[in-house]
Amino acid sequence: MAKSSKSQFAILGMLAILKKSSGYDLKKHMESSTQYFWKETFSSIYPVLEDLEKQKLIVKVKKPTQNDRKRNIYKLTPEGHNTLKNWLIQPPEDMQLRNELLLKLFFGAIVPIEVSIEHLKKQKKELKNKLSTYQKIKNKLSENHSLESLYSLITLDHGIRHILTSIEWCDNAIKELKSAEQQTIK
Amino acid sequence: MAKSSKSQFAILGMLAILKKSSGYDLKKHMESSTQYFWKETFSSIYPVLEDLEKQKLIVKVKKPTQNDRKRNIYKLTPEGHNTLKNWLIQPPEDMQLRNELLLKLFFGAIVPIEVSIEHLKKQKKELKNKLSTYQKIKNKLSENHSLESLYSLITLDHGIRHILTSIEWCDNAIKELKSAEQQTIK
DNA sequence: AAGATCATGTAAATCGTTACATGATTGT
DNA sequence: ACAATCATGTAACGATTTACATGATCTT
Repeated sequence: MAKSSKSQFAILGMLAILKKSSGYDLKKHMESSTQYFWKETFSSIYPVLEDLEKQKLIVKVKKPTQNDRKRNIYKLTPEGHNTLKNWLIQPPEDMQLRNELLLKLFFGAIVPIEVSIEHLKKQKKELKNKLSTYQKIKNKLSENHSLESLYSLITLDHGIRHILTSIEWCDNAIKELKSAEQQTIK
Repeated sequence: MAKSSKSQFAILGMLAILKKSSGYDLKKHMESSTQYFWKETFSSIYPVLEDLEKQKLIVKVKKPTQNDRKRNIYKLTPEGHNTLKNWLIQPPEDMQLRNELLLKLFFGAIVPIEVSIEHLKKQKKELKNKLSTYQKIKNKLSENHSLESLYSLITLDHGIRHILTSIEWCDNAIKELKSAEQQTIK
């Protein structure tokens, strides 16, 4: 029934950073921070929280104020902290990735060149939008000088650098394809 | 029973490029071409091939020579070609990615800074190995001047650019963390 | 009063990976 | 003969996404 492995640690980690949180807030927080490299859905969060509680890695916090919404707020137990730390020191695994754009480009010779060019243009537009979002987040984060925000900045910087690289790659790929197109017409 | 969606098209596409192939060769081919952004296992390939055959998108090829190994060789049917083309012209979806290294770095403040630095150093080493492999493949591919190899080069170029960017990011992140380490010691 | 969003969950479908299983063929 | 690798598959498991379901609370 319960979910396991990676999702567990993501949720445990977020909970460690937020000190205490509900499943709902956990998700909202991930959306504005780890979304780019890690996301969870409610359908995984709630069962995982239940499971973590059963494992005594987290506990429900008694609400100090009574006029709070009916929601479950959790925090890590000392065992939860240890479990998280043990996971953090293990070398991360490279996770398999699938990139549909690249797959379609790889098969590009089967369809007209314009199809691939269009895919690339669309991708570039989306990347530019993402870039400006990330830049804004970076500006806000840069004001903060805690160690925690340094780690946020490092992961964000990964995103920005890769987006910039992707945009350059798109431009170059479009250029190459257009020149190939010219040659086949002649 | 059968596998579906993305895997189907990946296999259909590879089959289109190879003209005809066995499941085994399909896999070997992907290992030396699409591995970086798309891989399939035998456990998905064989059921998908069976399923594609049932859908009449591919057919078994009668072997011309008798001294061939006992293996099933498939090729696309006209319907298979159409199905593939229809998929290729649809805008690719951005697929969700999970990056465990980034997740662990994001939670970096929970463990000593050296832990994160070690993760980054290990990552950098792996990236350098990958880079030299990709460079070699690129050199070989560059000799060929077909349209098909242009598409291969474009996807490979994506890989190379992103690896270079990742290495730079690793270096920078390590630098930032070391400087933060100095400051916390003082 | 209505609509947005807060808040938590279940069930089913999908999907992919790992382990298991088997046997033929080729090269040394 | 033996090892490598060719070649095809099944079964079980693990994990995630989508759809479904419900109701409270806040805002206008």
